[in-house]
Amino acid sequence: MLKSKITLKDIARELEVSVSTVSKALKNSEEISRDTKEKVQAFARLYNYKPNNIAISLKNKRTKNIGVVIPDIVHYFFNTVVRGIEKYANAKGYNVIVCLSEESFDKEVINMEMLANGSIDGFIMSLSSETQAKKDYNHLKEVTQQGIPVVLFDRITNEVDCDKVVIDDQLGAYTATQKLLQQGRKRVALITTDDYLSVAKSRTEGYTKALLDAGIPVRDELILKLPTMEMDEEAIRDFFNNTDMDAILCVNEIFAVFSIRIAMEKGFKVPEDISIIGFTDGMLAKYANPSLTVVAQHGERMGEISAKMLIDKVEDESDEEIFQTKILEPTLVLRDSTIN
Amino acid sequence: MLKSKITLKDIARELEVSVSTVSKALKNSEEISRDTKEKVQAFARLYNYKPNNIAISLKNKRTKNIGVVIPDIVHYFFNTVVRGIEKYANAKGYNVIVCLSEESFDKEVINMEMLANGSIDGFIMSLSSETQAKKDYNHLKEVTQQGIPVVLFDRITNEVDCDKVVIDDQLGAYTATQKLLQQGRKRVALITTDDYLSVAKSRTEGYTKALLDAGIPVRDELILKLPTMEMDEEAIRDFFNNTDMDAILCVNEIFAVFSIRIAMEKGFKVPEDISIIGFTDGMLAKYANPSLTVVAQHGERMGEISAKMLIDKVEDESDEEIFQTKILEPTLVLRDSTIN
DNA sequence: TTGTACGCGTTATCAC
DNA sequence: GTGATAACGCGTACAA
Repeated sequence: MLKSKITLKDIARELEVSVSTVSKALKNSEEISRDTKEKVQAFARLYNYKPNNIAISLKNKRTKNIGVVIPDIVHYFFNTVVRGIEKYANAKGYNVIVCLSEESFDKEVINMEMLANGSIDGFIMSLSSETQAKKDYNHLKEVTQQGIPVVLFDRITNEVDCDKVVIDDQLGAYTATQKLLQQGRKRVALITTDDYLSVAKSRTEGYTKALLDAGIPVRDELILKLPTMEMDEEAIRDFFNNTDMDAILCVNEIFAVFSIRIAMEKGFKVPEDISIIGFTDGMLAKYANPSLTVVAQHGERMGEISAKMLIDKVEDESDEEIFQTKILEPTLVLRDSTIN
Repeated sequence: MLKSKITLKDIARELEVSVSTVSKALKNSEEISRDTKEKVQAFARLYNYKPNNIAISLKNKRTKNIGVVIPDIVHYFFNTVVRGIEKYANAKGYNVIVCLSEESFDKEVINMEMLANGSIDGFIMSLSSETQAKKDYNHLKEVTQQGIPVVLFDRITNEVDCDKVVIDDQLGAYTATQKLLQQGRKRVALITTDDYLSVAKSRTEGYTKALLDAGIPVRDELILKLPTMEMDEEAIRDFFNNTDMDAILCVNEIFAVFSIRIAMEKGFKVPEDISIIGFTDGMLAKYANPSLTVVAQHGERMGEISAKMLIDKVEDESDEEIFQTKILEPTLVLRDSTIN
């Protein structure tokens, strides 16, 4: 019963012609007689012949696969980026191989090595936190030196020559902080992560700049730097207990929504007594009670743009080494956790 | 500078030996002299030789790739399943190619066809709603007849012979409904989707059974059936306006969290006046205010089990056609949207 | 101990 | 108009 895939050779044998005739007939080559073409095509259709992708990949040195290596897929932001990549890539006939580094340098390296040996035509990546902390980008450099195109998004580094896509994190944080100040908030806190994460650093800069531009000194006790993007309920609770604040900017939506809860537990009214803004316009932000004002990162568009950049490079024969960095504008989405 | 990938042939030429000698030397074959082996291995290490995956795939007729076709990746449940698959698959040296059907029959078919032509060793799938509505499973049957193993999870069908993994949705709904009744709720509503979705059907059955077992008649006006899993705020609002209820069971966490909001908007206290339970133990459930009591579906374990089943089949030479269906037990996770 | 030949499935080139 | 041959990169049975 197991009618396994039929090959050119099978058709050739059955129809008593040569393999190359079959191949040509199936591509409607001019040099094959109408008669033979029809016979071959009918037979192929009947047995549902489809060329073997692997064989074609070997021949063309093109897999039509894109490797995506990201820290995780639970955070809504990465999720939407993957969706954007999928969308564009599939439309262009590419498959997407997703690998998770889980914020681990080693896993990132292993995944890349697995894929780099012919499995994919190019990489779309966002660096693991460990990689950004170590500042070791040799695995990326090797890959680019082999001529495999790479597109970095969101968590990037300037040490690797490749295309990049980011949002203007600094501007996003600046705008959000400004918004909080405009509401008359005096003690705007920041919940972020250590500076080694490129995005956290930029956001902290934006926050700082907004304060200074408004003539407000930056006070360390209003800034909580967590070691990772992982949720740490204890740390945030402690921060609340020891800090006097009337607004918070959070580096992601999870911290922000959790902050709303703690604030409410402590008897604050949101947004009357305290305003809260997060990064990432995800499910949490939309469906939290109250809903969360956020800096939208446009992950899906970021994914599409990354995919477009990569595929353009892959399909571009001329190997000109021109790399561009695309910077998207973040958008402030106003909801009920701020006074609007 | 572009030192593109080195091949066996390159090494052979450089060292003036034959390709097969190089091949054997690299696998430490006994039949090669210590001398040659060392020379070859040193050279290979120096130039960072790695065998080409595509060539090996073509030869072995094994790609070490798993195709995952799911309706979407935004819903937390599918997200966790993908994570579980990744985890197990990567540990076994497999890559995961993710394709999204976006609930479309056509996309599901196209994606499968793309992958079935040699790109993957097997499929892990959850059916699109359109597929379940049409009840057309020919694309699945074709693939299995070609000898490509398939594992279906969550949204399955009995019309295809393959391994399956599900949770006991009926039991989950039953337990949840029972919980609501035990709290003294008299008018337990259900927000679900049309019956063509296998999981929705089972959950509705569990809900119905729990009511009947408690001697409570099932009343149609307490049941809202939405056409899809897509959020429809309008419909849920209308339902609230026209229905007198003191508890709701929702088929996913989004409907549930949104119901909490509407309830609060309408002046209900949650859980004092109305209790709400959802399916899927995701971010929303955890961080909603109040947090949401849910039926946990254990997506990550489901993913791991699916991957294990598939890889076992892929690597099992004997083609015995024994298919099993694994049924996981759902767990009721109590939080603040019910009185506990 | 090393090398030759062949096959995986496809296509491009060249010969008939 | 059709077919043989080589090539993509690798591994292996067999020959030397």
